[in-house]
Amino acid sequence: MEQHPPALQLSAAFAALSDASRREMIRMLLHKPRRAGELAECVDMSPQALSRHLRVLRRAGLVAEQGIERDARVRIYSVQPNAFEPVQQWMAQVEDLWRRQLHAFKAFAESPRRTAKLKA
Amino acid sequence: MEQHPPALQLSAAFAALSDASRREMIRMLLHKPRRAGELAECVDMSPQALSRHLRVLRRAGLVAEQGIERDARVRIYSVQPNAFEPVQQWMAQVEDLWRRQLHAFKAFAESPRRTAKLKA
DNA sequence: CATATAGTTAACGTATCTGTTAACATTCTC
DNA sequence: GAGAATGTTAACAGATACGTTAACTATATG
Repeated sequence: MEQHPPALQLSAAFAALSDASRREMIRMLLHKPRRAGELAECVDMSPQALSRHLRVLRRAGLVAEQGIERDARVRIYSVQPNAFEPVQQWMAQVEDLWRRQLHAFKAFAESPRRTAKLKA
Repeated sequence: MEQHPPALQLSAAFAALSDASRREMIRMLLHKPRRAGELAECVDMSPQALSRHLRVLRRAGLVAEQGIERDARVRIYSVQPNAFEPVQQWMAQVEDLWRRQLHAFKAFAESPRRTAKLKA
C-alpha cells in the first residue's frame, strides 16, 4: 500500500513548485543542466535571490549540484532523477480515488431502486 | 502549445497541496463529499482553522461548495471536477521534457565520434 | 600578491500564512 | 421568541517566505 511516503518531502516538493520562478527554473534545468548564473539571467533575478530559490529546490530534492566544471567557481545544477516521483504518486492516487467516486456515483444513479423512485 | 495556462491558479494549487492537512482533506473529499464538521474531526482541527483551509482550497479551485442539504446550516464540500488538470498538465510537460533529455543524452553517448574518442 | 569572478550566506524589513480566541450570521428546535 | 447547533469572519500573535544590501568563501587571472 505504501500509504505514507515521506510526507515532509512531499509537502516540500509541492511548496517548491508553488512559485512560478522556481517552476521556470525547473523547466530550464530539464532542458539541460545549467550554471546558476544562466538561470539568474533567464529568470531575471538577482544572484542572491536565485541562490535562495535553488536552496529551496535542493531541500525539496528536486534539483542537485552536479560535478565540478573546469572552472571550479561555477556550480552546475540539474534536475534530480525521480525527483517528481512522490508528487506523481500522490497525483495518481488522487486520480484513482476520483475514478472510484465516479464509478460509485454511476452505480448509485443506475441502481434499480433509485431509477424506480425517479420514475415515480 | 498552450504554453502558459493560468500560472496564478497553478501556483495556488501547488501551494494548497503543500500542506499535509489540506491533502488529507482532499483525500477525504475524494472518497465522498462531506460536511465541514466531518473534515474537522478527521483532520483533528478546530472549525475555524479548518474553515481557513477550506477557503485556501476553494480559492485554488480544488474544492467547491455543493448544494444545500436538508439542514441548511451544514455546508457540503466536494472536490471540483477537473480540479487537478492544470497540475497534471504541468507534470506531464515535465515528464515529457525529462524523457527528451534522457533521449538526447543517450544519442550523445552513442554518437560515433564520442565512442571513437572513448576507445582511444 | 592584488583584483576580479561566481556563488553563497547573513542580516534586515516586509509580507504572507497559521492557529487561537472572540464575535457574527443562519438555521434548527423547543 | 430563546437558545442551541453549524460555520464563517475578524483581530491578534507567532512563524515562515521573499527580496535586497552587505559581507564572505573560493577560484581564476594578471
